Amino acid sequence: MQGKNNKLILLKEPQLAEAAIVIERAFAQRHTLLVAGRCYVHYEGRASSTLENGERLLIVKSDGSLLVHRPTGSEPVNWQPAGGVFNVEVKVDKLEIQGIRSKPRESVKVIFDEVLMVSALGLFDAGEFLLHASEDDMHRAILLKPSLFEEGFKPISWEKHIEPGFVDIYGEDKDGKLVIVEVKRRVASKDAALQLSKYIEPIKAKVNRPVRAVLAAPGLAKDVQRLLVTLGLEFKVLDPKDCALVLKKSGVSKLESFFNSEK
Amino acid sequence: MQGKNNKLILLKEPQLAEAAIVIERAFAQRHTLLVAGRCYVHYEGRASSTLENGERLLIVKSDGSLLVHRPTGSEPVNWQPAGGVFNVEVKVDKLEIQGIRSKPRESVKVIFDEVLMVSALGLFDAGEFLLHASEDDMHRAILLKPSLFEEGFKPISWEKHIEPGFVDIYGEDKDGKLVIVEVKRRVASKDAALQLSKYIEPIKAKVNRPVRAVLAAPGLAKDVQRLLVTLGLEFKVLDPKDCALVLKKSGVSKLESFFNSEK
DNA sequence: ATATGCATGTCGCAC
DNA sequence: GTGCGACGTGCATAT
Repeated sequence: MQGKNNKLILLKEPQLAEAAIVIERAFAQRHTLLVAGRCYVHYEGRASSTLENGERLLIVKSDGSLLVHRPTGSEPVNWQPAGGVFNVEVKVDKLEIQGIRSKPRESVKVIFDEVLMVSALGLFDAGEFLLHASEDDMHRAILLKPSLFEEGFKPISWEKHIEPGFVDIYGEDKDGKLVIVEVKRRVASKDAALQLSKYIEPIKAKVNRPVRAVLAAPGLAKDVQRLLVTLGLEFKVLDPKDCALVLKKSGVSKLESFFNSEK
Repeated sequence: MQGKNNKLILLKEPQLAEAAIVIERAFAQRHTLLVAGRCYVHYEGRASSTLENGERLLIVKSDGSLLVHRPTGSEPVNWQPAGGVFNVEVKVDKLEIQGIRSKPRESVKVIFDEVLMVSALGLFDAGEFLLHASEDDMHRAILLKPSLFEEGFKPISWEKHIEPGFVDIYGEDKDGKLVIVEVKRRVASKDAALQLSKYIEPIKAKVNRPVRAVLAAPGLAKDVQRLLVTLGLEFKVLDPKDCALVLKKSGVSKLESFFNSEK
């Protein structure tokens, strides 16, 4: 109706018929639809399921995806990926919303007997989403491009079990010295330094040759620099963003195959 | 304040400060919170991410789970599993909602500069959710993977017509004994046992060799166990969920059976 | 409490 | 389209 109302419709405890009109229009305009109320749900498709009566939130998005959320749990209890087509129908004392999807053919029916709230939202979202490297990613990046860590570095193994735990990365430097690397995604704390230092003696005892222990992180927390000197550790700057870049360029993300081919 | 208002609060295009009050109260009362508006999002934890400004829907549930949904995609762009604690703060022209979780330590910050809608819902949901395969699916699953029913079982035919009706599954066990199987999708009732027993004599008369009659169902109703003994029947646990899984793994479309059985 | 495997997984990307 | 692997996987189950 009105140009601005278009963007945001809100009904509080509407009659079912009232709700149906707004819902219908939300589907037609491909708006994001929210319906909260008491309902039961039937799903038939890849499996089949029933959900007894209870109060939930139904979300239907503009791309035809559908979610039914219970008041607990981060996962929807019923859902449908994008591409569904929707239908709303008012029966006696019931408001039935059905989403149907092909390939695979499946259907979710949400049947309300009481609607607490209906909202139709014309959301606009062009913002870019950026996921930065995780610590795991940083491991991968070093294995993929060891120079990221140090020129001439040769990784030997990854998450190697050495008492008292696991070493992030284990390798050899250009002079043939053994190197153990502790990777941190954030500014490294004292804990990181202490953790790394615990591996030095056990490894030295085993290999009987020079061992370098290096903390690789985007930076050091307060006073850690001093602790490193005390403990005989080194520090290398390693930026998660650089790691992300390396991974992105290489397109490689499976580490397993890398190491399978190594051994 | 008022007993009934408690269950459902709705704000349309509120001021940030107004919104904050309702949000704060929703957290305190462990209500389901919906906030729609223009925001950007920062995540720090197992990885880290940023999401530029855009219009989204924020959901915070009573168990401390958090979801940020864009207008497309069935998956949330940012989220937090149950167990988070939340904080809301109004800064200059910004409404900042932060969810923090330990183990692993992570944080999601959602910063709104415009709020379209806020809703706090006291949802009550005790309905049971049941995931299941149809009885037809269970037949298919056994035919596909007979060991689901019994090790060494060899199905011969399906829905075989034998007076006085149809046997669900008809086959041979590892000792060469004839087996007739009655499949039930739910806990088997006395009726199921009686129905199955009716086939034993006609079949024995025909084949002149040992015949086993087995009820396959997720469980037995009260007193059916005793009836089985009386009638000379066996029982095998058959979980619809397992059946659904077998079908899914095999790549066999369950929809076929569903839609065929519809007509 | 951690380890293992499944999921109506969903999603992106190579073929 | 189809197949394959990753995921901030989440989640249940067994140990």
